[in-house]
Amino acid sequence: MNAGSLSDDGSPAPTRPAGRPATIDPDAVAALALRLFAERGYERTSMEDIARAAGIARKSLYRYFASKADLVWGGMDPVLEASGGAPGTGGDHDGDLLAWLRRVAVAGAATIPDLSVARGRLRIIAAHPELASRGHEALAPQRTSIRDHLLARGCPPDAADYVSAAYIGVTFAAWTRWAAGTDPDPAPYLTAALDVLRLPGHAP
Amino acid sequence: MNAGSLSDDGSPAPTRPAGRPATIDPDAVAALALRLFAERGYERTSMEDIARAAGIARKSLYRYFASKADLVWGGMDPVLEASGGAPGTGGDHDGDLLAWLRRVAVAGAATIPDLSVARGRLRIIAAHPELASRGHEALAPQRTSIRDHLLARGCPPDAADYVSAAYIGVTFAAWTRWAAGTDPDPAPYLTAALDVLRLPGHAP
DNA sequence: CACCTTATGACACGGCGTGTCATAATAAAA
DNA sequence: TTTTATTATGACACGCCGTGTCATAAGGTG
Repeated sequence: MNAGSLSDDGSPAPTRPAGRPATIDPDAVAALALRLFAERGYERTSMEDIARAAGIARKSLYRYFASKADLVWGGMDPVLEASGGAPGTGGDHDGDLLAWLRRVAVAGAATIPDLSVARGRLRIIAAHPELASRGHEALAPQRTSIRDHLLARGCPPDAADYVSAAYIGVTFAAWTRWAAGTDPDPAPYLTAALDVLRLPGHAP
Repeated sequence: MNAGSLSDDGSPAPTRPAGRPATIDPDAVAALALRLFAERGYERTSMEDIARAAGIARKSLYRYFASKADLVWGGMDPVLEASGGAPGTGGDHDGDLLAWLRRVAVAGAATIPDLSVARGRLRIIAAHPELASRGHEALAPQRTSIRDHLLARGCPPDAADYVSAAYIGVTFAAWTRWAAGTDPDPAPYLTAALDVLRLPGHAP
């Protein structure tokens, strides 16, 4: 066990916190949970089932995953942060909002370490409305990030709200559509989905 | 009690089903629940609290409302059905998809019996991410209805998927924005939100 | 009247998410 | 090495949601 849990953080002095190191690998537990979900179904797999299969207690499971949905959505967090319009992501837009949004979406997709795992997650999400709902909740920070960026560029508040809402809905649909098929690259799906937006560029 | 529960169905022979008539008015219970949610907060109000305040048993509450969220979302169903592109709603679109979607959205808004109640619902929804998530779940039938309509008009499948996703996201944002303010008419919000979409009309 | 349909509610169950508490394991300090 | 502090771990219990079963009450219909 404990097979290479963490990539050896080569940082100079990581300030070792002095304490019992963890013996549970969250990534392995999440992968196990995804497998059980795919096999037995999401709501027919209880948290205790997962804990028993992982050899840990149910309470320890909640120490690493705040909820059952987090077992599925948790792994998408890095992507969401990356595609949230982090400073320097694709630079700034020179009047072409649509091109900027395309760059943001594709840059977020490029940060996914393992696309096949992401595809498995998204397939489970698409198969269960409850999880898809939670998706829009998980995508909320990304939405506010984009909206804030638009507001900072002088976009009217209502337009910023509507554009960011459309961005979330459209990109989520693109991801779902990509996950349902077998194409390796999600970028074409994202660009095609964003082409639905006009983004009038609030001409000066 | 039992104050005019059902509008007297003036149908000729409604086939009275012979049985004990209901003594619970679902609309009154939902209104009571909304008041409690607004006063004490959504998750700080349990189903048993609502049942006790309504003078009924918790199980009877579940007989009329499938879930706690249905107490808030249930009243929106007629609107969703009306704005789901019912045949004859605004007629067909003559190449101008955006105009058709505007008509569908505004027609749905026109079916709301009491806008102030809807505003109350939407404000509670907007204040609780859990409820907003469920919203996208409740809007799913409307989305498939619009997508089917687009498909029947020869729209490519992926475009129909993306347009319907954008429609849901944008109109929900418009409704939320309207509910946050005090303007009586939601139509301008809906049209402004839909102006974000280009809807290329899939030129022949 | 008897009969039947339906509403109602009491009870129990599985599951999620949370809290508290005691215990074990390990690193750092004395 | 001994002590101490920090952390992981798990056992127990709780409130709440949603569901099922079952018995009872209340009103129409024959």
